[in-house]
Amino acid sequence: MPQTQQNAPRVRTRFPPSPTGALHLGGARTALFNWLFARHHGGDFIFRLEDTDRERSKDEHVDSIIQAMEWLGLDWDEGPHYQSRRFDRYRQAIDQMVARGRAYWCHCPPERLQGVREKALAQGGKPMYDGCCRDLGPGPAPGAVVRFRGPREGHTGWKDLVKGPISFDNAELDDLVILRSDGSPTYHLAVVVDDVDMAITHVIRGDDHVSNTPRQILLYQALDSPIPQFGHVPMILGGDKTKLSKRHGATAVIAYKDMGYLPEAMLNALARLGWSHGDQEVFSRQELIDHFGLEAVGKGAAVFDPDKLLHLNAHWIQHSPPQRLAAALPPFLAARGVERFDEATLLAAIPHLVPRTKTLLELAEWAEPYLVDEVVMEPQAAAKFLTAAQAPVLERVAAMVERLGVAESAALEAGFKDLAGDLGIKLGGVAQPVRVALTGRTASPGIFEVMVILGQARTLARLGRALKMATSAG
RNA sequence: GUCCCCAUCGUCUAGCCAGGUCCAGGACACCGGCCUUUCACGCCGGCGACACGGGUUCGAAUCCCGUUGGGGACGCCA
Repeated sequence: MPQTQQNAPRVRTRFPPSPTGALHLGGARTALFNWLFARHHGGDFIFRLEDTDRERSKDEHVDSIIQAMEWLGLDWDEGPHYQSRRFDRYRQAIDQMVARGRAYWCHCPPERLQGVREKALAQGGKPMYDGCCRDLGPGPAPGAVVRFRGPREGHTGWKDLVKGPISFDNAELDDLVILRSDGSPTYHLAVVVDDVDMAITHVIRGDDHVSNTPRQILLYQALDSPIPQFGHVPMILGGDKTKLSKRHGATAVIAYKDMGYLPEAMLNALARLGWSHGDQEVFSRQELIDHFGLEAVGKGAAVFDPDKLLHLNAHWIQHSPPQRLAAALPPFLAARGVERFDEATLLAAIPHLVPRTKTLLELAEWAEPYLVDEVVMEPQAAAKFLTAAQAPVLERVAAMVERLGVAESAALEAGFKDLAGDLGIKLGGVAQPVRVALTGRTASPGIFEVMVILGQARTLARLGRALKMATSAG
């Protein structure tokens, strides 16, 4: 459903994380929105790594971010581009601005800057650079930086795609550093040059960037470059309404993969955080692409709700083909010590397990009894249901299975009811000991379903073993 | 402190732009019930919000102003 107008430039968005940590929920949502916007409009999604901070940028973070993007299925059309490889280009842009008087060298030592800020703050103003070197006109020197020469009057504004019109008084903006004393460009300069060179048409980012936007717009103008459209999406907050951080539990998206979440659930949850489409709650990847638009993004910050993610995960697990689930399960099974198992058995069991499962972790837990040779008896369950008093039940059920097999569920159920009647107990009185015998637990899918998946031989073997435990239990 | 942004159930939100059909709808969570061989799924029901104060108007969740509250930014981090 591309809606690109003939004369409008092709939509190009980008996701530019700085590799100083893992991809967290907020970053993932920003990536998602950019990706959705590009896909919806049939445009391009560019992936870029903002690693101009050589101290904090790490290769391992690059790898983990890419891993998270791939897990979510956010594929990019170009990149990853690395800012660290484009320093010459930035330097060229800076030199050009200096040559044209749009930027100037500044020799102010850090201590002086510090003092200027403190003084401004003390006087009730904003801590800004006072423009000391602005008209002094010193040239380059070791330890000097280059600052952008911003206008002191007028105002700079734009029509934000999610927030509406926003405007800043230029007097509120100080002359920001664009070249560090070590010769590297700063963030503001690098993003603008990159977005210009990469022909980005829409900058969709967290609203912690709104106050950066006027300065960047000024930079575009100084570079005589077209200004992209901006859309600032509200931030994601933790349960205590403060900026999401490690304190709020798992914030790295990739951690959710290991906790047994499906990427479609994560995508669904992230999209609904801030964006909506009427009352619809569940969206497939394609539906997200079809319906996504910045005009439907809310303006207020949102709190991430783990319960809702869990609910969505349960939904997507229930709506996944068994094969897909089986393919994702081995790591979770292995974590439980189940390395080798019969795949057909797993596939047969999954449909019965899925309604009581919210994560792949739980699915592996439910699946275990079907896949191991000898079930692990939960002590509490055995103590309650595998007693001498229940031995006759197990004995007679075994005889029944011997005679009828496991395929005749209706006949077995009738047999169970007769047995319960004979013994003067409820149906549960028969079913529970059998359940524990077959699965080692007090909770499982329907007991006749379990038997079918186990097959007659294994059902009988487990009944036999349980009978031994029961008779010797006293 | 200064500037910018925001404000509907505990949480995510619909409604707001084009005021009445909203004593505000959906979802998650929670509570109760039904179903039932266990645990779930499912179904039914319940609890629960327009931050406050002014104004405009016949009429405001919706428009305007103010207050309060919250968030963000103010780096040679991004």
